[in-house]
Amino acid sequence: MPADGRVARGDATRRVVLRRAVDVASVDGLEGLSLGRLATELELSKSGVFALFGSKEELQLATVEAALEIFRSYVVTPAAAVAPGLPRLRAICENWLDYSEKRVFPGGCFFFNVGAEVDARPGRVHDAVAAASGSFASFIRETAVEAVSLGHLDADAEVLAFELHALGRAANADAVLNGGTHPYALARRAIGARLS
Amino acid sequence: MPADGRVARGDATRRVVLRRAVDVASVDGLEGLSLGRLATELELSKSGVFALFGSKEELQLATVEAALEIFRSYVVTPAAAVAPGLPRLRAICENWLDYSEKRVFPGGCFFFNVGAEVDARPGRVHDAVAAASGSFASFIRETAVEAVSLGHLDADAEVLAFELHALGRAANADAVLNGGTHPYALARRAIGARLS
DNA sequence: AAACTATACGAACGATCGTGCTACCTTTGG
DNA sequence: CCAAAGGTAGCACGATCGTTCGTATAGTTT
Repeated sequence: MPADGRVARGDATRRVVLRRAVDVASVDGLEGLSLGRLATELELSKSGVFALFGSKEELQLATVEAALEIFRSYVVTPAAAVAPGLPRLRAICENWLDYSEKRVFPGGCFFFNVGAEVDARPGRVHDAVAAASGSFASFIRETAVEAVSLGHLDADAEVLAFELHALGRAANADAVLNGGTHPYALARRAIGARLS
Repeated sequence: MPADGRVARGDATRRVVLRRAVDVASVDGLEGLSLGRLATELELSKSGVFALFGSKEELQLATVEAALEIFRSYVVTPAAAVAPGLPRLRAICENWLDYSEKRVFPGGCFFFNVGAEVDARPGRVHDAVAAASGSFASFIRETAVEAVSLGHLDADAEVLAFELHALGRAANADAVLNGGTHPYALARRAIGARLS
């Protein structure tokens, strides 16, 4: 039933397209993603790429999904393997800063860029991005709640989670916009002060 | 020498176009700004709008400039009139949160959205946005330094300024993406804790 | 009054956009 | 073994993009 056949080939192409799509979208946004551009860069036909997803919106949704998978594998999954409470909270922050600084996506955090792009526009893409972003925010918040209830920290967990998320995103924004790594140092100092 | 003439008329049209342009760009980005769309919505001819600015890039630069003027008049100028140090720092934060929450631009903070759009793309527009963003960051930082040197606060001024800026932007991002005003409440709590 | 400049328009350009249709090939399921 | 299905390409469509050109109009300068 596996066998390198049609379905395998199709999925492989889809994966290739999506890997390029997330990179393009992290720099030029989901609107900057164009079928023609993807097809040219990957040496495929535009209609072939189109047929693979059915519409531009479906391609955008699949791109968000693919980015989410990459994001999870770099940030969430490794952190979830760390001891709950404060250690996990530290891991989340450190993994996230690394994920941004190492430019897993060439334009910095995918969800930061795409989130700012679609935030004020309704639609399925907006909802998908909001859901992804919200689920990560929840992960931070729940970990913060755990850290407080385990006695690792004394703080308002919800505010703390908001602060940590804010510091990471600001570091990403400043570093991508202006270059350099100083914003990450600032964020690490601020996060360290909050988590001690 | 003034007299409502050709130049006055041209400037008036430019102002009308730019007022619309900043609103459009705050939602759809500087790339989503199109000559044709502006012309249609304002009942002007596309070539007329084009001639007013000379190129799309010039229109984008003028739009950034116009947004900066509005931003300054809402956030920076009123805060600069407040006593230096901690009072001014509080005024900056409160003015900024108000500016975002009141939707002076329909898509939330203009520079947040546009900054995320152009952050990873080189060019004159990127530089203009980075300069505007950097000048506001400097304003916060210098005010924080003053607050510390006046003995109003005991903190690392640079880190503090980074934190305050981060909290505001995160509130804007979350509120625009998900709706509601809870993010602003969280930011106010966090900022209050930092400035006491 | 003449020469010049800027606003504004309409029409057209080449390019690119997303999408549809047709056809060909290979794989898959009955 | 044959028919159905899915991947892929080619071609064309209407729309929109930024830009150019020519021109009419009206304010400015000399």
